[in-house]
Amino acid sequence: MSRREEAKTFNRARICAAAESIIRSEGMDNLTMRRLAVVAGVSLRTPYNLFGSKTDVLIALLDEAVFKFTQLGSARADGAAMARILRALEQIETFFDSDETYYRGIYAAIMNSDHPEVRSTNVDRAVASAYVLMTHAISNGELRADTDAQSLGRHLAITLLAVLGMWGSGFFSNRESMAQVRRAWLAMMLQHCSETSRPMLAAAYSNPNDIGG
Amino acid sequence: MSRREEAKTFNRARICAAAESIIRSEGMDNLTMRRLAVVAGVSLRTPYNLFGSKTDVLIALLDEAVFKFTQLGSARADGAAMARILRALEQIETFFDSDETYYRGIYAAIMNSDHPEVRSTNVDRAVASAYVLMTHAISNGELRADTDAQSLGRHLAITLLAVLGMWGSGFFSNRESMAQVRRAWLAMMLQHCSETSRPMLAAAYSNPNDIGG
DNA sequence: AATATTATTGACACATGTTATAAAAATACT
DNA sequence: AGTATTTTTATAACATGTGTCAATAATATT
Repeated sequence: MSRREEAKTFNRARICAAAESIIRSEGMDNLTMRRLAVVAGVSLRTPYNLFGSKTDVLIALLDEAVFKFTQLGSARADGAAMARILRALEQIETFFDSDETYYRGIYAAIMNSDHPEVRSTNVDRAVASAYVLMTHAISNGELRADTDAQSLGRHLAITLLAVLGMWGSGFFSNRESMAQVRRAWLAMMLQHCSETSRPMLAAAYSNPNDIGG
Repeated sequence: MSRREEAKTFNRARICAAAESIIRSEGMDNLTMRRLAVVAGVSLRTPYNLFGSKTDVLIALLDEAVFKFTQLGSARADGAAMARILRALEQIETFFDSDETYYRGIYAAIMNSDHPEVRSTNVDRAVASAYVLMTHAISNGELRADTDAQSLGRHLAITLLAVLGMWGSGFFSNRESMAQVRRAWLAMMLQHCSETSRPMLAAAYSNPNDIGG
């Protein structure tokens, strides 16, 4: 990496750190571009050069968060697909709980921005992982062989993201959001599961506190 | 109503009409408060006096739309509850199709505004109607007697609104949104349905083009 | 080392939602 | 009719995201 690129990377990091610090100590409302420039020790124009827009700065923060989350998740990518997808939900909830205002803040800010292209990447990411899980579940015999992994995966991913949208707007708690998704997911998976996995899923559906595997 | 109140009502209507006209002929981006004031033939301050904020003006437009929609819906409030709730989805789709850019525009604008209190009323409204339908379905024998109408109704309503949130952001078409909701609703209702209604619901689930009643 | 390229800065400007303030107009009250 | 109250208006202002543009500093190229 050339020294120029190094400097840019360094400045990007400084700006992200400043943004995070402002959000944490002064709240989302006080994250203005002018304040960001001051705290990052940089000119007003620089965040625009390095990121593009305020929303893009927030996206960088979200990406950091997603990265942090996926690192946690991959540590336990074992077990059956149905159990894993439910466990993922719990992990999301725990993750949000660990820093609720911060994550909700950046998520809401991004979703409320009028940069629609953001959401697409978000969705693509989720759809892709759901698809992997579904094919795995099918070859595993957890879902019936005639299941359309593409369509089901997409449906489940969208369910999650749609609820997350409301979560971001502060409409309900981490727990409520995940309960909503869990219930929807279970009902959906019960429509496509094999007889092997049905008992576990049915039990999980009846008991909202059971992880189901 | 006093003449003062009459005048206010009249001005409110004029402002709404102007807003609608601007959105239709110049697009959402050109709906600025200054332009709105000019087109409505009113001072810049007046919309603030009469509505409170730009978002509140848009909410008034949404309310008009909801009113228009409910008038259509109530004309066919007959038949079984399960069929009715599915038919409601179709009606929403048709309604959106009839004026897609307009409805999507105001919905997105409201959702993307940072006035979170808006969403609550929206949700309460939807939860209430879903609850009514669910109790009806239970007493009708379409859903099992042990079904928690409150919880199920709320779940279904949130499912709809969560997807509508993504619809507003332009993420998918009217048809795709409603298909997503329909599928989620059917899977959920299949978890609670009686044996009487199961065949209809199962058939509807398998065939995305079937209204199911 | 001299020159060319690129990144950052600074100062300013613009559009927008929103608020402040005082004057003017409309309405209500007596 | 005359006075008090409420609403609307006009005008200016403010904060914010974002863009422009020239100057300057940092880096790359020769």
